[in-house]
Amino acid sequence: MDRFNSKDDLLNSRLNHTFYQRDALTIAPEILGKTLVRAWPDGTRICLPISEVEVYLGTHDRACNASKGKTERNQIMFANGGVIYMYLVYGMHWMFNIVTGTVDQPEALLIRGIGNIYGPGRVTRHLQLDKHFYGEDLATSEMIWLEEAPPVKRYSTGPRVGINYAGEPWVSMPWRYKI
DNA sequence: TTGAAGATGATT
DNA sequence: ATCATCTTCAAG
Repeated sequence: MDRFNSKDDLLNSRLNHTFYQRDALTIAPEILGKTLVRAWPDGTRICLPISEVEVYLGTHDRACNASKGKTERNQIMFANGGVIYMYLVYGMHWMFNIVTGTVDQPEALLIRGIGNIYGPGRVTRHLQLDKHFYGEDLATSEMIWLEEAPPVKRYSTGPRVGINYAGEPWVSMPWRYKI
């Protein structure tokens, strides 16, 4: 029973650290279709499949927020996988990222779509996610986690959105995964 | 202390 | 094509 993290997981199959602490490019196609669960204290829940993600891969990836080294804002990306990295863009949109890999391997998956809600800013607004979720652990949290689901058979890949400033080859890497 | 840029979304 | 809106970080 040591693969379970809490009593929640006796009924459901919450993904644990072993899922997250791998290479982001390996996880990306696997995480599509997995059930994202957002729970509130009053019992309200939103359960939707992850439908679109983007990979941000380490300090050499010029589009990655960790490309210029560790800062106060991005430091959680350098932690072990399974925690949440939240940050604000354009002064108004919160981005929901899942940190992957192991310590000092700053990778993350940007959640761009859940169900038929597409757009990273729309996702966080719908799920009511903001800076308070910075560092939240998906393996143990009572507010948000992922559950196992059948693998997605068909998905498409393409270049990431909004990173033209990163230049080649990063603008062209097909690191956007969509059902 | 300041300012420029930004993993966006809604509207024109 | 433009604007709304503000944090972060590096430069001065």
